[in-house]
Amino acid sequence: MPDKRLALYFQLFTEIGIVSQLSRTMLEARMEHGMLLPHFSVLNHLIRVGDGATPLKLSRAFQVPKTSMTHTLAGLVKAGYIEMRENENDKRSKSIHITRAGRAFREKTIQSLAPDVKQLANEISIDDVEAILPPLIQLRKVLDRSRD
Amino acid sequence: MPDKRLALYFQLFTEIGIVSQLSRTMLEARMEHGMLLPHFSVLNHLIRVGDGATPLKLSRAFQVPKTSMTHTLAGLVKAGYIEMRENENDKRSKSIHITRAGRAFREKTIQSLAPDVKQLANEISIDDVEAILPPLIQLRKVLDRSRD
DNA sequence: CTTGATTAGTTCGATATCGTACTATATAGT
DNA sequence: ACTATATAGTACGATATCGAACTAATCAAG
Repeated sequence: MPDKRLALYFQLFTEIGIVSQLSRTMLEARMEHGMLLPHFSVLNHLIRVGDGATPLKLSRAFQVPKTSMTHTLAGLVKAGYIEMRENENDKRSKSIHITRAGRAFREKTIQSLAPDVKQLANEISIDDVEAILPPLIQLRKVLDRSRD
Repeated sequence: MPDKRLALYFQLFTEIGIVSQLSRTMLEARMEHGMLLPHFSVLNHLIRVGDGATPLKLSRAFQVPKTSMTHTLAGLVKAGYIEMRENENDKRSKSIHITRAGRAFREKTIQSLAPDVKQLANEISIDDVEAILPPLIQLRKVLDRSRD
């Protein structure tokens, strides 16, 4: 592969890294002290994909070590936004459930971000978003698959 | 803004976050112990944009607090990949210069990633990359500008 | 010039992240 | 059933990250 092409792939990852960092900072600025991106991501996942996931499944979904997920979940339990239940069929396993307060917190956070996104939408159209998403999702899937 | 549109923007940032994480892990797996993404990013920046940047400029370029950059630079100095020089005109300021060893390390890292990228290129074409990059760069610029 | 504000960088303390090692439970092979 | 292996989760220690406070140097207003 010519160096020039290689450099383009590198640039792609560089830009993605910076956007990731900037959007993370923007989100965290809108949340109460102590809540970080991983906390929000988990709550969001529980709503979108469904309640009752195990800690291990969550750690895989976000591509973080399970020890990190343990830590994140502990913070969410402490904040009262999730509860952990024992699995009767498999005593090793636990299931995570979002609480009423957790739903409210997620909703409030999303609403508080709406003005930022609205502002953003002036410059990055929904068409752009729809154009970027499919290849981005494929990229994520490819990277995910080759992680082994 | 309808919830559905809002959700698309959220999904965009979610996917970007996951790709960022996966690509970071992939890079760090290829580097010697102790070297992380920020170290590589700084070396890469020094080569692409030019030698002699100040720590503050670097921290802005990567959107990290300057205290984090202090830490990253200390690691690079310790590894012998950069050197810090005093600025005679402004004694508060320092300039960062990549060393021969730093160049070699960056080159070696890039080459070690070439097979991964080549594999990736089977599924994400260079055309896809070229299509995604412009809106992504614009997104980065917009977020960067609104960060204040 | 002098003083107050600003800027570049570091130090320090708190928390996040993550690898290693551990416990407890479940599964597979015999 | 018994033992080896695998799996889910946690505890712990090491390092990364980052905010607040600090030092030193520069700049700006008079």
